[in-house]
Amino acid sequence: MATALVWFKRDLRIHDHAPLAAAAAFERVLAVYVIEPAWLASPEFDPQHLEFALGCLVELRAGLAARGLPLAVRVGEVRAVFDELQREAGFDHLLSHEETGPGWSYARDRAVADWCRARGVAWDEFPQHGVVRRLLRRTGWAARWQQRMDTAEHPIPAAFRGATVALADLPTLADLSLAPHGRSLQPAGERAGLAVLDSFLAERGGPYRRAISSPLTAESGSSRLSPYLAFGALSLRRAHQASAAEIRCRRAGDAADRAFAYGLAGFSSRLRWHCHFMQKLESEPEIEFRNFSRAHDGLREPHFDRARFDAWCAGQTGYPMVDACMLQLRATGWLNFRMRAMLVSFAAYHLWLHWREPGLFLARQFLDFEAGIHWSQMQMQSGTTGINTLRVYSPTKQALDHDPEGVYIRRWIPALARVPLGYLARPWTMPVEIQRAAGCMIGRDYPAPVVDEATSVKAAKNALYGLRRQTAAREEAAAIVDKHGSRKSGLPNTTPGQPAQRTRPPRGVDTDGVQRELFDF
DNA sequence: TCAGATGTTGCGTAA
DNA sequence: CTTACGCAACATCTG
Repeated sequence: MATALVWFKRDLRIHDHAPLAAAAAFERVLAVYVIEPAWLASPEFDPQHLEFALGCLVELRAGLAARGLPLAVRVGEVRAVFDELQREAGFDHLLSHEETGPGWSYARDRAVADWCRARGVAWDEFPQHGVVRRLLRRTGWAARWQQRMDTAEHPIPAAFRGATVALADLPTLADLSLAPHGRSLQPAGERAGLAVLDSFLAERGGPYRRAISSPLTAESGSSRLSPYLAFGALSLRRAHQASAAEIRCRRAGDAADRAFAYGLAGFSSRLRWHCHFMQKLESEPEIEFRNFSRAHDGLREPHFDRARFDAWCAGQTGYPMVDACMLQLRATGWLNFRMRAMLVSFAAYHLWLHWREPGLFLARQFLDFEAGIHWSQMQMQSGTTGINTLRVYSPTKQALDHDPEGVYIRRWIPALARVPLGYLARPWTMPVEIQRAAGCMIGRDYPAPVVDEATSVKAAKNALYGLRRQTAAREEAAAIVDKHGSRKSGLPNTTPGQPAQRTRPPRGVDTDGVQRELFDF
C-alpha cells in the first residue's frame, strides 16, 4: 500500500502546495512538521521564529484535519522522527519542498537523503519559489522564473485518506526551555498572510515606491509580506499572480488607479529579486560563511572590535538614526529595507566589522530571516562581492532625508526626546548648555559616537578601493601572462608587460553587453 | 535698471 | 538603487 509522508518545512500553508497536491494521489497520507534541535541550536535562530512557526502550525493543523489529514508536530532529529513515524504508520514516499536554507539544513537534507536510500523510501522534492536546483548558468533564469510564476497554482485537495498517528499538543516555547523574546510580532499564519496581501493590493500598495524609503511610512507602505513568504505561509506564486492581476485591472482604470498600479509594479518586480538572491545561496552555499570575492579574505577579520559590535547590537553607537533603527528592529522583528541596509553599511564601513557576526545577530532579529537573501545582502552591503559599487550610507544624511521632523528618532530613543531638531541627527554637536536644557548630556544620557563618521568612512573606502585596484591589477597581469605567456614558455620574462588597458563599458552595461539590474552582482 | 555676484536645483559621473 | 562633486541652467540679491 502506497503511503506518503508530507514533510512540512518552510511551506506552512495549504494553498499552492505541491507536495500536498501530490499526496492526494496516495492511498494513505500522513503529515509532519519537525522542530529540529539543530535549528533551535543554530546561531541564526531566535525564539520569535519558532513562535511564528507555531502560530502557522495551529492553523495548518486545523486546515489539514478538516481534510482528513493528521499533522504530527514532533521535536527531534528528523531521521529519528521519521523512524518513529515509520513504526507508527509506515510510509514509503516522502514528499517535501526543496529548501534553500543555512548550512545545517543543507547537511540535514543530505542525511535525510541517505536515510531514504537506506530505508527504501522514495523522496520527491518539489521546487518552491523560483529557485532552480542544480542550475549551471544564470542565462535564461529570469525567463524560467517568469514561467514558473505564471503556471497555475497547485490545487488544494478536498480530502485525504489520513493515516493514524499520535497527535500531541503543540509545544510552547517554555516546553522547549526557550526564553520569551518580548517582541510584538505580525500575526502568524496563512490566513493572516493572505489578508496582508489583500490589504496591500487593495489599499496600501499605491504609494509603495515612495513609502518604502522612510522607516515611518514603510511601516504600512511596504508590503509586510516578508515573514509569510519566509515561513511559506504565503506562496510566492500567489503573491505574484495576485499582484499581476491587480496591476492589469488598475491599468485599465482612471488616473488614480494607474498610479496605484505603478506602485504595485514596483512591488511586483521585487518578488523576482527575492528568488534572485536565494538562487545565489542555492548555487553557492559557501557564501554563508565565506566572502564572495576571496580577495577580500582577511581584510576585516583581524580587526573585529567586540566593543563596537556590542554598541551596534545594543543601539548604542551614538548615531541616532542607526540606534533608532536597531531599537525598532529589536522591538518588532522588522525594519524596512533601506534602514536594514544602513545598519549593515554602518557595521561594515564605519565600524569595520566583518559581516558574519553582524549577520548572525541580524538573522536573530529578523522575523523574516531568509538565508539566501540574508547572506547575499550582508555581503553586498559589506562590499565583499568585489563587483558592485560600495553603498556607504551616511546615518546623518539618512536621518535628514527620511526623518526630517525627528519623529522616528524621538519615538525610539526617549533620551533624545527634547533635543532640538537641528541637533537630532548629530546630538554630539550640541553645546553643553543645550544638552543641559534638553536633559540629554552626551556620554551620560546618550552615548558619544563610537567612531568619527568622516575618518572611519574614508579609511574603509581606502582599504576596499585599494584592494580592488590591487586585485584588478593582479587579474590584468594574470590575463596578460595567460594570453602571451606561451610564446615565451621556458624563458624568464624580462620585459615589463604593457600597461593595463582600462576600457570602460557604457554606463549600466556590463562587459557582456547585458543590462545590469538593480542590486545585481 | 542692470551687470555681476551669489545661491539653488538638477543631472551626470566617479569612487 | 549611495554619496559627493562638478557643472550648467536658472533664480535671487546687491551696489
